Amino acid sequence: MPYPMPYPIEPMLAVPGELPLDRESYGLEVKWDGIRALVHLDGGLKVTGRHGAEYTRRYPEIAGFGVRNAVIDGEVVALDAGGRPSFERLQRRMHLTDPEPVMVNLYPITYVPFDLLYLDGMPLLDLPYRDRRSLLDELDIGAPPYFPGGSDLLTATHAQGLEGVVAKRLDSPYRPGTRSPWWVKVKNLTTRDVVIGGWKPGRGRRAGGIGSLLMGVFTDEGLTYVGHVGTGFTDAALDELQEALRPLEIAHSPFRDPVPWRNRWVRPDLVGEVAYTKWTHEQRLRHPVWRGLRPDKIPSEVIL
DNA sequence: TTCCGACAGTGGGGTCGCAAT
DNA sequence: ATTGCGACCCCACTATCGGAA
Repeated sequence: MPYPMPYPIEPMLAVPGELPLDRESYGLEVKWDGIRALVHLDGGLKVTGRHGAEYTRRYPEIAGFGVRNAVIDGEVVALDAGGRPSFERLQRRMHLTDPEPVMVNLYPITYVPFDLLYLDGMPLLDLPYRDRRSLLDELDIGAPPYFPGGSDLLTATHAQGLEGVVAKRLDSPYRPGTRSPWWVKVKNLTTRDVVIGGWKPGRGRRAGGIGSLLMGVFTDEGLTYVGHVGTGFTDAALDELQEALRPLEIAHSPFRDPVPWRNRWVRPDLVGEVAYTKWTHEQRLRHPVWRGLRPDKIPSEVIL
């Protein structure tokens, strides 16, 4: 007697963190830079996202895998010319509920399965991750390998320009909709110094103060805009920054290139450190996080 | 008592569509 | 025709609160 399969199921999420020390207890997977998606196969086929949104028509490349009855967890990715997942490329598809065939041809997506929640009507949620993975691998639907017992996968992903890894406890169940420390995402982060060239006013609880800081680096042409950073501050840090920037206010932009949004400008005298994941196509820092002022650094030495 | 998980609220980039200019 | 802005996707992070430990 098959169990009813709930629909939609919200995916289990990972907490950000470091590589676990007891590596034997974890399996490591590549962290795919795309859109989370669960595939429900129960006679028909439905694809759902993080919060239960329906993506079935949006990604017609996702077919039934020849599996009749299952719920599969995985990621929708768009590969670039080098075979790496490109979120920027995927963004050309993710607004289109009913993409024209020409768009599907131009920006094809790939589905990367990495977990199995139901099979033939049986819930696998309480099975250990390693057992769910075994069953998933037996389906032979193109799930990439995982690496139990630890490996140098993180180093390898860094070398290949991939986002990072997810470490999953081998004995852990699947808990839909929860962010569990059983899954730890470890990202390849880079830090660098940036010059503060201004700030964007905040809204809501940040109204009347700083919302984000304008980052620049010096090139041959002058101070070049590389993005805004608006997270990583404590309330106290924002207050201190406001005090530090007040005497530096100037009327015109110190950047050589146009900067989006309505900003306030400051003399580019302060250097700060930010962490980020990668450079975007537009030469901006992706996922920038403020780490703090670097009073020991000289602005003119902050270069590309 | 302390700690942890969930939630709300701030912010980012890029793409796209629509309204305002 | 151009510009600005919000929605949609991903995301990082802080502050807060209530219940678990």
